[in-house]
Amino acid sequence: MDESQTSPRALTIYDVARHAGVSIASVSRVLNGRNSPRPETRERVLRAVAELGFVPDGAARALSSRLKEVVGVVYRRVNARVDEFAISDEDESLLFVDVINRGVEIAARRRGFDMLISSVDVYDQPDGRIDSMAGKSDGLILHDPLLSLEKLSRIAKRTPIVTLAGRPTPNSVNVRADNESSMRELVAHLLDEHGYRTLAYLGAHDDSPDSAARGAAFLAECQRVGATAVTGPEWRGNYMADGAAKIIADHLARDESLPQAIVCANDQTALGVMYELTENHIRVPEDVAVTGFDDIPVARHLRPQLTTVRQPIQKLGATAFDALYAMISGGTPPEPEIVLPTSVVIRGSCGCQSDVVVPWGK
Amino acid sequence: MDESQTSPRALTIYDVARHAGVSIASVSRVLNGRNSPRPETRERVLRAVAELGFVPDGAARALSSRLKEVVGVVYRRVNARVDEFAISDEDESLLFVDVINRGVEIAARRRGFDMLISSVDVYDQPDGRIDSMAGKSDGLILHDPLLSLEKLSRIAKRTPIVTLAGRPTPNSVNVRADNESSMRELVAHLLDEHGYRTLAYLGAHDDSPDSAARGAAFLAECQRVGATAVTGPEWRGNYMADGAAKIIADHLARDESLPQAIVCANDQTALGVMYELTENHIRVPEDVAVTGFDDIPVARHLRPQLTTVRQPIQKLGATAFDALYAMISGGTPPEPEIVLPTSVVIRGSCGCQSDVVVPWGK
DNA sequence: CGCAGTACGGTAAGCGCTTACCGCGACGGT
DNA sequence: ACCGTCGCGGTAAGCGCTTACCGTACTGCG
Repeated sequence: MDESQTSPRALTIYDVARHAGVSIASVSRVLNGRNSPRPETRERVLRAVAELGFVPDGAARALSSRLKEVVGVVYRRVNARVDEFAISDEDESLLFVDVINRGVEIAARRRGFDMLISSVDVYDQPDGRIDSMAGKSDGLILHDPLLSLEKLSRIAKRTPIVTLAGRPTPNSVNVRADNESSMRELVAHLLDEHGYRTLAYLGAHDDSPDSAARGAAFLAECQRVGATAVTGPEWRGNYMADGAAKIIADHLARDESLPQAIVCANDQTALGVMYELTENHIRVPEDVAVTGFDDIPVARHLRPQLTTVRQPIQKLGATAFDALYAMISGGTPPEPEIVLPTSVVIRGSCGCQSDVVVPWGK
Repeated sequence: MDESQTSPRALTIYDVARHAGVSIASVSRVLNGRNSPRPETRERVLRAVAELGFVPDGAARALSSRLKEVVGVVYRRVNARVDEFAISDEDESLLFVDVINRGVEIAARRRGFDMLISSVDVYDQPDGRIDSMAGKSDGLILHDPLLSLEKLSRIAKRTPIVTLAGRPTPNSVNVRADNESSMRELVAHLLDEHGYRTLAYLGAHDDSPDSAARGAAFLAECQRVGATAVTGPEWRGNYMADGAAKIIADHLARDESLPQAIVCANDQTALGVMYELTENHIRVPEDVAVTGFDDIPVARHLRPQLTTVRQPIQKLGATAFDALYAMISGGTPPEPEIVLPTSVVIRGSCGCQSDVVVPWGK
């Protein structure tokens, strides 16, 4: 065996103590910056640590201090075909979730936390994963309605949990964006500025509170002016481009007439809709207007640029972490539900002539 | 205080043992599926676990079994302005790294590992982060040349490390895609099929082995036919769209003539180039041909669609994990460097008329 | 009917840290 | 010059698991 191979036996605090000629308590104190050891002692320990290249074991530290400094994040994944060479287009859906996660991570780092992340296949039972993650972290952030409310509630009794775009339970906090007001504003724009009178809402599965809330706001606004609001089970995508494209294709195949505007539950959905319409030589926005929700980066690179609702995506993640951290450190518990503001972004796909130049970079 | 609040005190294996009327050893044995306890005992333990909602503590388990079942992943992050509402366009760069990470995660899960992930700001010293991650995981996957070779080499002595697009060291393994052959093939296509004779290579920083290898292949191929190869310090992007756009803008500002084809170090770069050219009413590919590298999903949604080199992005991640796992579990050590095959993808941006319809979904 | 063999499951010893507790030497006040 | 005080730093007790080791109660065989 090669002597230069990795760790014959990992270093411990005892090795460092011996090397520095002090006790393990002193090493620990220096490493944790508490109880001010004398500068000279400090110095010797630091030197020993550097010479040996010692890194304290996180598991032991966590066990002893009852804090892992790890936040677990669980989200749904769409496809897992790692062995295939090609990447499905649906990987675009990485964006939304990943921007949130980035927000989590950045906020976590401020507190010295790292992020343990795990995706769950759509058809998998997430329970096992969630338990495993709970055991390895100080608290969990759950995207989407991954769990039924009872299960959530049960697990939340033992582990701090923050959900994203879910619902609060007695023991868990929910963080979401304000769906209602911006959706109403957006639909009002379609109704009042453009005068559309037949509109459809292309939502997602029913157990998505976000989609439901957006749909409700859409309906309410249509009713306000007596416009025809098309919706229902055949107008259910899955938040993804392919599902949306398929719905439009099916609709066209049935030879039904299209509404004047299609309001989508998110940008991915809008992407799929615009794609399929264009394929069928139906012009956006001249023939049919399309709007999204989220304002993912790609939204402004489409032609026409997508009119949508901007969510503070990264901030959603950061807020979720901050709430979780408050629960973990046992300070003042956060509100059961935190709602972040959104804003309507008018671009070209609703019929406005406002396609502007978007420079790369700032 | 509300009694239903989270864990008054976390459950331990002792609680479960008492509840089930067995010893902690039996609980542990059932939970780990070894040493076949009697079905009846097994049953009782399982019931107690379910009733209590017990989840074993990962830190204690890791400390005891000397295996955390966690893989650490460290990569560079571009911008961290979480407090700002807007998302920089550069967040598109999420894609490449995140697809790799997804590959890591999926491969990790097969072995019961979770993924601890941490980004490092471009201007931050990654050492501290890396040590911290090393302490919390069984091994590390490092994107990019995050560390100098000496540092890498030093750290790799104590922790299993796999780098991506870096270089192998005596103690660490490197995983990368085959830059040379596909780049040569791509440039040959530009040279031989399209007859271009002035081409530029828009690379990245010099410490990127990938960029260097691609540049070298580009040069070699140009020399083969005696074409003019433009390159040099003013043709250095940062793998990102904004840097690339700026370089083109500067070039144009100096009123210098453009080459017939711009070969980019990656797709992001090509994105920026195409954007800036279009802004200046320079047509792609009629006036200048552009090619990328990576084949990120968005590449085929540009107009014209991007001619590029496809890397098995997700598989790079999966391969990196598999190599790391081999190191961790001490089986046969993997090769010091693993090179995955790439392939040229001809689309419209090189001047070919091959823009095809790309349906959403499979 | 007695004893070796077997299998189940309990006891206890760590894993590598943090930290409460305490001993010891130096210092200053009287 | 003596003793109380204080600050530094060492000793040891866990943190919640896994698992080696061993006792016990059964089985089957002579």
